[in-house]
Amino acid sequence: MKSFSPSDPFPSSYEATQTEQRWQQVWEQEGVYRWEPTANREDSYVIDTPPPTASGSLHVGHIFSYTQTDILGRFKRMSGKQVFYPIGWDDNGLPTERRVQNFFRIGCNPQLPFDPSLKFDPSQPAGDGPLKPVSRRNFVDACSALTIEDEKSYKQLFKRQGISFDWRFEYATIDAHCRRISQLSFLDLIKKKFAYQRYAPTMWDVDFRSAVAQAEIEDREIDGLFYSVRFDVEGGGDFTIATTRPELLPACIAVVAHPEDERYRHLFGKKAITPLFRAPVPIIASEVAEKDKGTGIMMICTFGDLTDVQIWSQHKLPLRQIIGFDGRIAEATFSPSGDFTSLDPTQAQNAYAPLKGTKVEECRRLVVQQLKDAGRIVNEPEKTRHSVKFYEKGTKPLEIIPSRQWFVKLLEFKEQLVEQGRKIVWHPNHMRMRYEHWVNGLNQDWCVSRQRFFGVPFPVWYPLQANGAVDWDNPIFAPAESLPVDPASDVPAGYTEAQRGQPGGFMADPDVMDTWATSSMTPQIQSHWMQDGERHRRLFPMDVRPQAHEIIRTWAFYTIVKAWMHEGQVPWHHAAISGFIMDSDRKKMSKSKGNVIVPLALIEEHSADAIRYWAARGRLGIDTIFDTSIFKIGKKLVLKLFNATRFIDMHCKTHGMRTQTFTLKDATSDIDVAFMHSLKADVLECGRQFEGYEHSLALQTAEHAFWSFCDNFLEIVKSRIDNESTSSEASRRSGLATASVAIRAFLRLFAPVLPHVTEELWSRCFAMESDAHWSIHRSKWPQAAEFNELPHGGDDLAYRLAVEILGVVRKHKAQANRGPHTPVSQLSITCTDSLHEVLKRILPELADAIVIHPTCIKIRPDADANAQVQVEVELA
RNA sequence: GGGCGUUUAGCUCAGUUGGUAGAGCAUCAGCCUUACAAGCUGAGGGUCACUGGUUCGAGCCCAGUAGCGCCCACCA
Repeated sequence: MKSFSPSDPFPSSYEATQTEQRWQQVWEQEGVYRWEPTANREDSYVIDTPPPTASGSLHVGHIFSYTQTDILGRFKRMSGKQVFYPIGWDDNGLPTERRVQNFFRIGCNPQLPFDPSLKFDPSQPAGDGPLKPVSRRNFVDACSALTIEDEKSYKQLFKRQGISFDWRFEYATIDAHCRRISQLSFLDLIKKKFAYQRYAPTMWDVDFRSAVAQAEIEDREIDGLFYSVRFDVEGGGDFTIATTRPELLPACIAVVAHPEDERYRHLFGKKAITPLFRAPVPIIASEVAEKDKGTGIMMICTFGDLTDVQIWSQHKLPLRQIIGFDGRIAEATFSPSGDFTSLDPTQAQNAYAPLKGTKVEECRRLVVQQLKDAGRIVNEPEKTRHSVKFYEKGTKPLEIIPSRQWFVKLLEFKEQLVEQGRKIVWHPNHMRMRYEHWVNGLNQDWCVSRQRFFGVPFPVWYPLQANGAVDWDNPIFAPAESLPVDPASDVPAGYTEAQRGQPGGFMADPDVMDTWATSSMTPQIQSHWMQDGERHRRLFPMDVRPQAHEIIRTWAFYTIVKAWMHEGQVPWHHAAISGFIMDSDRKKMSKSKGNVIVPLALIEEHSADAIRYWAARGRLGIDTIFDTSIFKIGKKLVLKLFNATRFIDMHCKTHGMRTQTFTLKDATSDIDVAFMHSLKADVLECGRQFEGYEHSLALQTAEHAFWSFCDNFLEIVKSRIDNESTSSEASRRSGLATASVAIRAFLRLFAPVLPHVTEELWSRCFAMESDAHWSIHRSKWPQAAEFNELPHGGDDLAYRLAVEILGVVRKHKAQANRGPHTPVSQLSITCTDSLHEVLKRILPELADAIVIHPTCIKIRPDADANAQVQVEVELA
């Protein structure tokens, strides 16, 4: 049922849970939130919704920020825009892989062929046992099976919160369409020479056994020990270096000191001899060394940090890679002249033998012991806390390991990317700083390949030469029309499946794309870029990207990169950056901190509208404290709206009218017209604030105006519309009309924030079943034009005076400790001459609210009055 | 170490271009008042973080300090 008829009784109380769920169903059945595909770009408002990661559950922070975007979308819809508001699920990536691995006890082996008979049931966890190896395609199937379950619960929660998505556009980042767009993007980057492949030292997580990008790296403070290790100098002499990573000693390729460091100047150009391994390494002067750090001279190894990479590449030093992809110490052979040079290969080999196969920590312990035994540790190790790079989802420090990876060029385009950021309006504005600082601080191109399985594969194969070697330099790219492809099961043109892995045949690119390579295409995924030019033109660039500030460096950044590289455009005109939710101790709420709150239970307890109210009070970019007392205020507001509307509706019906039949023309009395002028000002202010992405201020404006309407205007007008004996027909009609027109405006002002209660009340008072726009959410946002029937040149003066006088009387009664019903025996007003006429007209309207007989009101104009109005009250 | 933000009543927050400090919640007092007691009316409560400067005048502008939060930073 879309609306109620006047004969339907207005219930005496508001049942939030039931009402909310009923309207949620109606909205879906009636397609209230559908975008009209023929709408022109300028008539649409297009939202680039964040696809939440399908890995567990949503928390109250999601509800907070998604509700804020929903409020914005609802406002735009009521402002006459066709709102394009999609939702998708981000199911690519490591968190899903890990969960699937544990849940089904399977491990991916990309070498295996696809087994179509394997099925995965998300209600059947596999228990314990070793991981069963499966093909990539089977593994991806398992991931999909599990993420679908999360997506169902997310969907239920968003619907229950009243988020106005157009569910027809639901997608998942692993579905065929998203894979196609991601692969198209990659091919376009290749074509435009933005993407390249390179074998080079890369940040590497040894647990996940994958390369990671700069954007996914975070620094963590860890405890460490500084070891002072004595090196010899060729031809005599020695020096001491300080290191926290003695295990890299066999990988040492040089030592460096600052060119102006007097202590080491005499050593430059000579060779140092590493302890234990007796490798002669150059002593290099370089600005990268700081005199006052450690001993001022440090060792360069392949690879401890990016400085090592820099020196290694500048000075064309040999590669001594001792850490393998699995984080264990690899094979190495020391010889007088090979890559692992040693003056004493036998001693070196003996020192190295026990290290082989150990993990980094164990290796460190062993090397330290050997150094001690050799008398090479100079002092007791010194405790230190230092920051170390970690993959944000990892638990071990990152290593730098040379590997073959796909990259997207960033470093040479910093200027252009900053420029793109400046074409976007950021809310709040200072968030652009985050973006610019990130771009300016980039030190690596974007490594987009991951040695993982659940993700979008690169649409690439490599020819195998006659000797079986891979011809990396001549990749075979899949044609655009064939996408999406899985090179591990699909075959490139001109080859047969039998040639896979055979000399003279081909092999698939083994990697998948960084999850951001797909997420960065959310606008193009929805606009059907390169698939449907018409639709793309209607949606791209989008209007707004809502997102959190912590992922400006990833999601926002990469999306801007892609839009620029593909089309030279910004992806959206606005970026609306939400704040965090903090718990009462001002700690950010996050899963890892264990202080999250389950949203569905909150909705059941407080109602969706009450929680939406809380979200609406938070400003963009400002962190918000989780505070249930705010829910209660929201609940109160909902109830007040219900009661006020019921009151007005009741009186209209008593007089045989419907709220919807009134127009402003019916408001004739002075005080009503004056109130309408004040309402008009508030309505316009509220709209301006929404337009300016200030939903919390807009709510505040509406809320303040509404409570004042209830406490003052309705109190003043009450007896007039109530009491047939003391009011004229015209006066009663004016009062009813004003109240009806006002509540009709208020319901719409609150509709974006409180969609359920406003729809319920709208349907009872104002909706027309026959109207295609029967829903309040398709009604027109109150505009200045609605008030055109107000007398021109009028203002809200009479209303302000009435409220002021009423306030004085109320205060007088309260201070006399008398009840509000206490009659007033005399009211004496002294006012300036100019106010005399207007007061004479409005004061009789106030008589009932003041509880006074109209004849006991005395008004005295005083040309010399120093205040506009002076009020004296005498109680009976 | 660098950057961004923030600090206003017990709590959560407004405070436009500089002009006598605001709201809600909480507290206290008074009201069963025909829409609402999940309500209404009123009261008390602030050295606007601190220091200095500009100005006739600063919560607001400038400089500095401190607390809190977030982002970033080549790990010797």
